[in-house]
Amino acid sequence: MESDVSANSRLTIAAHTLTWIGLYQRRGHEVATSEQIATSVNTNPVVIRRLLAKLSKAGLADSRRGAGAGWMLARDLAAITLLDVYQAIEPGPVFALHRATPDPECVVGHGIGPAMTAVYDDVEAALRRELAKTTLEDVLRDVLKAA
Amino acid sequence: MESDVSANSRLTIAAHTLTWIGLYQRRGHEVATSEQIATSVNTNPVVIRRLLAKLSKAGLADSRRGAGAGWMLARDLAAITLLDVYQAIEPGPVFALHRATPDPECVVGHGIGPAMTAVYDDVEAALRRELAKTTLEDVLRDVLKAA
DNA sequence: CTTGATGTAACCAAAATGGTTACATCAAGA
DNA sequence: TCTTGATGTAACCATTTTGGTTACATCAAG
Repeated sequence: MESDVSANSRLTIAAHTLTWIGLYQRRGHEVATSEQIATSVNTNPVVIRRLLAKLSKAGLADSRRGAGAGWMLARDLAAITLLDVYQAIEPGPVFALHRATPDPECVVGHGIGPAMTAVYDDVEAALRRELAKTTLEDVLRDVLKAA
Repeated sequence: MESDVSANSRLTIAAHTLTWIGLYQRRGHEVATSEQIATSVNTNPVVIRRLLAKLSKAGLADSRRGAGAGWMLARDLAAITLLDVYQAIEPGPVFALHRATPDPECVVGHGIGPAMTAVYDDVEAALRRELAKTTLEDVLRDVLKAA
């Protein structure tokens, strides 16, 4: 509820979450709780746990239950790229084709789908290539630099 | 209502629309109506007119009113890239920052915004670079090839 | 057992996306 | 001048996505 923008903030929150855990662990703590993270992110703990559930399935984070429970990184910050995070949490592509099938009798209606799919594949590839360039270690460095 | 995907179809519909007009004009017609285009796209004419209104403001299409009204391209298909179309119709960036301001007392909460903004700027740039590679002439060629 | 956290379902509010109806406006041509 | 067929746009609605919230079963250390 900030600007006139659409877009989702999941990648931002997920990067924030993992970076927070990484820094917390470097400061000597074993695990971080969803409550602590939620405070930093300024949202509800359940939102964090939902995200971490996906990050966990993707092999980026691990949880510990029982007493002294919480979350830890499954890999070092330097070994996690934003592409890893993106793939763990984003369900679909950026652009979609028609929601209703276009007229197959029309030349354009018939051929536009495959044509745009080819373009979108290239766009997604470029997007992934770009996200792969940045690790969470890079993000943390930027974060600390800004402090 | 097709798959489990999010994403919007505006770029697809806009490209479809302009390509359709271009082909129609090459076949000797002066203008195309939103009704004809809507039939090919399989949607409501108003959806097409709304899109064309934006494309018109961006200098990609022009309309004629009164009797014999309709739409025409403002530039040749070869002079319109998908980036032009994208910029004409997409309001915001692909990724968003936090919807609520993160904790400014926290190092991560404080520095994550600028850090992610830098990344997102690069991602958007890559996306634009990729979209700029394809003209509507290219799209039409692919469309006709598939026929 | 007690305790404090995870894991997840369920529900809700707000926003985005498209579809639909309605109608004022325009300009060519009869 | 009037008829006509299309644009331009507001208004409303249904569906989906996105996040926030409550609730509660489950787990494991001490």
